[in-house]
Amino acid sequence: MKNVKPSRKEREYLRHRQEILKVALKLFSEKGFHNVSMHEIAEKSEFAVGTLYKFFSNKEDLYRAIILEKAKEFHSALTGALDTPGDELKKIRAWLEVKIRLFMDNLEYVRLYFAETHGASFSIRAGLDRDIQEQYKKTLQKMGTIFERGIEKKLFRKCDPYLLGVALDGISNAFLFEQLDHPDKHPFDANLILDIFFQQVYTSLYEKGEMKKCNTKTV
Amino acid sequence: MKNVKPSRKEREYLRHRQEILKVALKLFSEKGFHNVSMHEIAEKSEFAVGTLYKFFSNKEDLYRAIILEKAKEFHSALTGALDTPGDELKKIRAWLEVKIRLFMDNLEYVRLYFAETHGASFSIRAGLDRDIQEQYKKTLQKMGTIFERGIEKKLFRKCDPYLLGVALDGISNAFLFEQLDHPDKHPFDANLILDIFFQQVYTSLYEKGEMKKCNTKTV
DNA sequence: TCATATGCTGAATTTCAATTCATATCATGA
DNA sequence: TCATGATATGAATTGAAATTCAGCATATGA
Repeated sequence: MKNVKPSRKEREYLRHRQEILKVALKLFSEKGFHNVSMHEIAEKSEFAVGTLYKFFSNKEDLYRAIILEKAKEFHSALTGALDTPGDELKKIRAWLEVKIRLFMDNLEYVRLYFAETHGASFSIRAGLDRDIQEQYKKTLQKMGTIFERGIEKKLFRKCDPYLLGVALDGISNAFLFEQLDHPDKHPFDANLILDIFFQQVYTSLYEKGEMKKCNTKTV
Repeated sequence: MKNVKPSRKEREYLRHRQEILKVALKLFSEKGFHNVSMHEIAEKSEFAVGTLYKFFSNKEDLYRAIILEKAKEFHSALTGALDTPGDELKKIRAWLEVKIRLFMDNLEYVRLYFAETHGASFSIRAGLDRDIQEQYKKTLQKMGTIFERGIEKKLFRKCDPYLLGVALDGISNAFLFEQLDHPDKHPFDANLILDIFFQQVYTSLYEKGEMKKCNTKTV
């Protein structure tokens, strides 16, 4: 499993491959899978159409490579962050900081990713989404266990820990999309999100008994 | 602007149109725009291909009709809910209840909607998203004004009101997607979401001064 | 009943993009 | 320098799907 032969040929091959992936990612994220032709990718990446087929057996394979390679990268960075030493809040904060950086550094990819996971995308047919959804779910579950421990330690109040993960993930997505649509307005960081998520928004009604207690089912 | 002539012909025409839209929505949401052919829509809706072109000038026009008509319906229902009489919490609760019902009753549409707004979809070219994003933004802004008033009245604690809307919207989307992917696990309702959003998740660190104060910029 | 208008049909046409493959180009080492 | 294998090229092929339109069916009303 070592990188035994990074021969010049090999490195060149990989550089070319990366170049194609980069150009294709940009185009796909701008126009969607079906509105980008192999000719366009060829032109923009300065290779001939035939050459693309030396690297990827067909258009879908190319697309699949883009999605899967980055999805793995995202997944391992995010679960890795959850292993940050320290208390549960530290771990959650680390996760969020990594997520924000990943998103900001990969805006093009994020568009594609959400098209795949939330949208009605072509790959429903290709069954690509299975793996991605699986990875995503694993991260959420790991977050769930962290919230769970935090609750045991009375660091967080009692609440279904998996759903807390879902909620925090949802808030951060919303902020990141907001950023994506209006890059200048509403700059934000991990603190702002954690702040809204962890502190009470509401001031007085709870004491008056107008709100129900949080659901405490666990995963 | 009245519905002056709902003649039999007219009604028949509209029924046919609706039938086509319904079938097309189902297909598009299952397979995505480019993986559904006009022939398939014709077959499933029991019309001839040529007939589809009597109702819609081309495939994109048909798609556009689906998205825009329902988007308007959603938008007016959601902003309408914000006019519910009562205090700010009531209004927000009404909005959330309407949103949940709309989502649950229109799962197929929701997939398409998110493909359009968050994903890399074909319509980026068609410029369809402008209108939709505009409507979406207006609803968020209206929520913002409600949070603002709630903050003035000391009902909610101080925090950028627009971002509170973004956050609540994000949480509810996350829960709804969770539901969409795992219909049986984690059933939820407006109470659960409001509960997580409005009450403090975190128990003790804030008092120890480990969290920053919430950003108070306003829109 | 028939003439006319209105709407429906689907085979034929047209368009467009994925994929192939015979040929050209390049790199290596004898 | 030249032979040979490896790699890149892009014109030509192929297939799939959007769109058209000449003719058919049905409803209306004289």
